[in-house]
Amino acid sequence: MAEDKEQRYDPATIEARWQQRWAADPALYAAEAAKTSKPKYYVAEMLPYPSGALHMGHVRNYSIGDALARHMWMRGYNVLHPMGWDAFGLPAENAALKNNTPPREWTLNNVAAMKRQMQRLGLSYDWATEVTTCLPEYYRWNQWFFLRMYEKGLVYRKKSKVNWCPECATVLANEQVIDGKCWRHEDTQVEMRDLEQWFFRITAYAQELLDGLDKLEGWPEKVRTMQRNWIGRSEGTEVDFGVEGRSEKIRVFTTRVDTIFGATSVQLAPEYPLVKALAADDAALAAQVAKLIDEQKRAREAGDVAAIEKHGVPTGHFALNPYNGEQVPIWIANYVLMDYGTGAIMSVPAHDERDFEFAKKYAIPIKRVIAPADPKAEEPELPFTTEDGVLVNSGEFNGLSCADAQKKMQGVATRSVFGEAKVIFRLKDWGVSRQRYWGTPIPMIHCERDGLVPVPDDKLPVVLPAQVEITQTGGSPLSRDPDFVHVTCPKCGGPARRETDTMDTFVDSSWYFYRYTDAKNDRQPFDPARVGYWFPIDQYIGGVEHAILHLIYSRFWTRVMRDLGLVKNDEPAQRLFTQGMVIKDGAKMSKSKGNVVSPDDMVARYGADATRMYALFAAPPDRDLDWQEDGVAGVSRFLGRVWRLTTKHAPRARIGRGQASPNPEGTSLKLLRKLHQTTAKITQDFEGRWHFNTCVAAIMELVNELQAADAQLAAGQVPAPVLHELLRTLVLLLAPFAPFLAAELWEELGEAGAVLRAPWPKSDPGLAREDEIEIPVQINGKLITVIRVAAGADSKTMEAAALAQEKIRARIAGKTVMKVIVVPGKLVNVVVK
RNA sequence: GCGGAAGUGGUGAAAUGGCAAACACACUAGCCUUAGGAGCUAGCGCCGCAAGGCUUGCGGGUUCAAGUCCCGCCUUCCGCACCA
Repeated sequence: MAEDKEQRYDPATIEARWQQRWAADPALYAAEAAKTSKPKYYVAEMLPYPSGALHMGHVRNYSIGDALARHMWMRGYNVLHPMGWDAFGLPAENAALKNNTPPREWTLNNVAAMKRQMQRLGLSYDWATEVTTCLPEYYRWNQWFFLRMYEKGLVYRKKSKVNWCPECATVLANEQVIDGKCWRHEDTQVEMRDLEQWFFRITAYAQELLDGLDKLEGWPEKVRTMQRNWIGRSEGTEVDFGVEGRSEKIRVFTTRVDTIFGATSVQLAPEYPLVKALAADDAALAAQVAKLIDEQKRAREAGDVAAIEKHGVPTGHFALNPYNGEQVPIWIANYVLMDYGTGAIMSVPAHDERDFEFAKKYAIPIKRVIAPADPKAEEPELPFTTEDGVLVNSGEFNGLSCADAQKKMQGVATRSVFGEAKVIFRLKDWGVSRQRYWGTPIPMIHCERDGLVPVPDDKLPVVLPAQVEITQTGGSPLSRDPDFVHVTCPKCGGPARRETDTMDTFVDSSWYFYRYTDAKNDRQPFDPARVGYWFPIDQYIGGVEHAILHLIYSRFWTRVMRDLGLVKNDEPAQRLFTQGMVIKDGAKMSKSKGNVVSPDDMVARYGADATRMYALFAAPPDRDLDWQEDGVAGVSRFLGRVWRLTTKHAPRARIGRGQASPNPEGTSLKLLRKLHQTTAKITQDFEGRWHFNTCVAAIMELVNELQAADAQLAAGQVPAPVLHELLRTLVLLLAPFAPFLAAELWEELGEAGAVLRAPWPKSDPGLAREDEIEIPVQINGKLITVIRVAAGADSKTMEAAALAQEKIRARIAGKTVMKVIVVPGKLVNVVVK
């Protein structure tokens, strides 16, 4: 029985052994801080939230990153491949409520469990650089950055309407509101509340964040586009309309100032300040406005703002167009947003679809002011929205093209001081206050005498107290801890109160990858020299769900640190890769659907190598992957074949170790050729295409050929040095994908030291080249037959060989050969008529 | 509505404009047996007994040659969306 067991590939035993050996050798995966002639390579996967267990999405993400890290090590790079924990956040508080476990304990237990899973998977992280964001050694630097940003005016406090999730009992950033719902609670309507909040002035970098996208060629176009849309730059003009009989002005924003002679009304958002004033002595209007606001609120909560019908109410007042003095009615409309532009628009029904719809409904005049550029063209139906036209009915501007008119009219507005050219952004400042316990305390103090006073640097960190009662009732839990709240003012020494809100957890993940380079530094967030060496990240890998939140915040944070003189790079990561989702039976894995596959289960049944390799084999990394357990079993069987083949022939291969190979021929040549072709293919893929699924397939093909030659190998027909090269290289090629098995077989082949330190094999083009190739022969582009010719055969030889074919001769008999297309090395196509 | 990606066997998929379906999974038949979640051999796009014909969402086009390039549709997924 025991004897039989040894004949079989047994991942459980192999992987347990190597896991132990690797754990005892922490230097194996440690990068050198610098002072090495090796080029640096920084690869990072997005850090996980320590929920308690890895899911398949993690496994896939880390399998991709680990294959790359291992490959780069073998290519001779100094590789930084770190891992950490995005450890603050709401689930810890929920768990505390549910199980009465302190958030810290719950979180750190989860970290330990997930770390074990990662080690079981054989992921090559340098644990000496591990970062856990909920520990004061880390979050004190969040506070430090907050204070630096406060000094630079990049942090401010304002009362504002905020998105409030009743379920989280806290404020959400705009980015965390999806269709009016909370990003964590798909079924919970987000409410609007008025609160004093801390903001990061990300809008100060709006233009730069936008411009930077053009240079991020190593990022997926999809992510860049999403960020462009999110930043939402819009060029236009602001123009003041006068209000008849009143001193106020209505400033509108428009991208089409060239159509302003067609403005037949001005539309205000229901919350627009002037509306309140107008409604003050008009009870009927006040009631209608209240109704509009209520409706808008409900539509927003239903998440279907765009679908509600446009309507509004006339105020009975009139606005004055500054260009022509024309009087137009002032309306209040439900489709005008207070938080975009100025909260007021000019309505040009002839040249805007929404305004058209509105004007039709309320019989507001429609005045055409743009005509087609081509005077012979037919008058298009309204609304006519293109900018490719000329102005009509527009006084002195008649005849100008839209573009020229915009420029000229902006000039007029500026000179007459009733307007100006203006660029606006959809991007809003980042609200970071959270009324939560499990987050970074905001290092500010409210003093009755001195107002807002920052916590001095030498009083950092403001430590999160351990014993705080967590309830679901809302408000900041920290405010219920008197020891935390009551402090003396650093300025006047008088009694004061601490800020009790904590920071959004996206603060933690905005700069964590910098901390990896110097994770134990207790004097600064990191040593700029170390960051200077490692940054930017060469390859960042994670899910596309972070395309805007995390990836825009961390781009912002990088620029802030740059302006603080801490880093030299503008962008955090040179290249970004977003892997596809792991799905099962066509749907995203979720507990409610009951289609969750546990990584632990897979590892227990098939081993870590098979699980990881399947995650790479089943689909190209950027596409969604449908998890099929049979597929994992298949990969496991394949690894078994590799194990048997290698262990069987290892004794003879070891004899050939270090000996020069004779000139190969026959089976040797055939196998070596395949070996060098495979090496070339995989090397190439790592350099750019990243189709690891075909890399695994290529290794399978190689093993299939070796196995087909098993009898010849057993009979000693392949010289020992060749056999050695074949098996040794096979193991090297396998190492990034199946590290446990590779380590095992490496030793089996008598090699000392880690596979990871062995140089990546080089493909010899001379050996990889075939000497005879198959050439398809077509007639009029249709495949008829295949010929074999020498690899270097010239066109003439190929043409002659093709035309000599019986099948070809039979088919062209009686027809005229127009021409013969010959692509050397590729095909012959006979064109006949 | 705007933007992005994708549509190929029973399934996951492969294919610098040059033999469509590599590599696997599943399935079928057979062998072996220490009866294993094992191994080996063969078959496996569709129609057809065969010869042969057909086949990459649909319709056009470019080309000696198109899954691949161009134009127009359809479908699915993802992101954004009364953004003035």
